[in-house]
Amino acid sequence: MSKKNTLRDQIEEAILSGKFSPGERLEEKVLAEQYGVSRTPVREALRQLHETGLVEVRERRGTVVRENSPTELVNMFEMMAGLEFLAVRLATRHMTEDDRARIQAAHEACRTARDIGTDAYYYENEAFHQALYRASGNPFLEQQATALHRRLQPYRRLQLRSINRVSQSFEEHEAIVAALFAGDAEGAGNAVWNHVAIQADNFRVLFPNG
Amino acid sequence: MSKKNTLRDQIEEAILSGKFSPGERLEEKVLAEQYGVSRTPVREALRQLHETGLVEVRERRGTVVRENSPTELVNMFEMMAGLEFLAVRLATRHMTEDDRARIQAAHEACRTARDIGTDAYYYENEAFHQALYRASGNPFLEQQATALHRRLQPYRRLQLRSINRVSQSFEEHEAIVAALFAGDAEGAGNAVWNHVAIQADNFRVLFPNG
DNA sequence: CGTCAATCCCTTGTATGCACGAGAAGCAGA
DNA sequence: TCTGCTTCTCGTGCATACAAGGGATTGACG
Repeated sequence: MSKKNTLRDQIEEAILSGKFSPGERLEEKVLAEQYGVSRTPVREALRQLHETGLVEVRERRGTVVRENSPTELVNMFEMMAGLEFLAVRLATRHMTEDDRARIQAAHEACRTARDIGTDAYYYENEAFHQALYRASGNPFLEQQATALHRRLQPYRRLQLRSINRVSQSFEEHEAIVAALFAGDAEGAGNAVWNHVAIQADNFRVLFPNG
Repeated sequence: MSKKNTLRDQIEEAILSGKFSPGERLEEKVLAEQYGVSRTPVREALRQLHETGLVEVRERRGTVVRENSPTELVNMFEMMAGLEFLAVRLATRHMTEDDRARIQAAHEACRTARDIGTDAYYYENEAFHQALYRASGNPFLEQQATALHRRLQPYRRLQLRSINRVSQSFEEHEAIVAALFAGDAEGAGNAVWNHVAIQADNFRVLFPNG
């Protein structure tokens, strides 16, 4: 693989795992020495991280790890809810047999993971949502929704550690699946909206000053 | 302004205006000579255009102007409809007096432009939709919706030349505004959904083999 | 004559050096 | 001491040079 891609993954991992804290300056020279490459691939990696929203690049003023204010996070979760709402509405119409099977399988995997632990559950949870996006039959939507979901992933985990809502989440999944498989577009849409939007509300609770 | 940004704008303009056709290869060296700069800012500009979806960058295999198949376009319009649906639903709840005034003004500008010509109308149309996004009270959604709207702009104009739907479009705007100002989230959402989704359908008509 | 493989060329990826601008630090005047 | 200006430093933007991989071309073999 090219250096810029491995670099991107490494830096991304470092940010998500907290090695670089929000607001911290990322100097090209330092990173280059740290990873044993020149500034060129570092620059490209940072631009790619900018695309995904992890860092902020300011003209001639360097790159910093982006700090998302609680308000921004709420906004992003709100958009996430909108995308999922759209995806399941489309899915009730366009879903194939394969899509149905994938959703069912992912849902069952969540059921199993529920009793193992939160990390296991949230791993399967990602797969479940991915299956929903795919079932929309709209690859563009699928890609955008996946990107946003991934961007929000660390905050979902954060939430999780504060509020144990694994079993509640799973019940919400059940409601979504039931309505979806029954062809109830209205019900499925509302169920998934609530499932995602509640996370935005939780953030308002975690950061009341947001 | 930095060279990479001016370059980005120039290349973008060249693509949107058809100077570079879809599928055409964009060689860094050629562009660099053409615009009198080195390859470095050209590379950066191309990456930025990749973000916005205008070009496709393949590892070690060069950059080409992206060709959106009719199916992809339909998918993008579908997502656009979803975002506008969300924006309007949120707007019925969060809209401020300023938002309301901006929407009203943009709508009136559309009414005037309707009788002038299609180009004038579609210019004001952009402002109208922009006002809707803003009224959602969600800057993140506003930004994403604006980006997608801009990306679809050339195809909207293409459509326009084939099917004269200015007056129809304006009537749809009236339905949206009426429901929105009445606080009817359901009605406003449906109205805006139909307004945008009909464009996807029109594409299916224009390119029946999509 | 068609097919496969080795080679070569050209484009992209990476490294390095120079130029320019932003922000810090130092200085002068009030 | 504080404020405003000047200078200086260091990091980013850009240019150029080198490395490496992909695809075309050409030649050999079936």
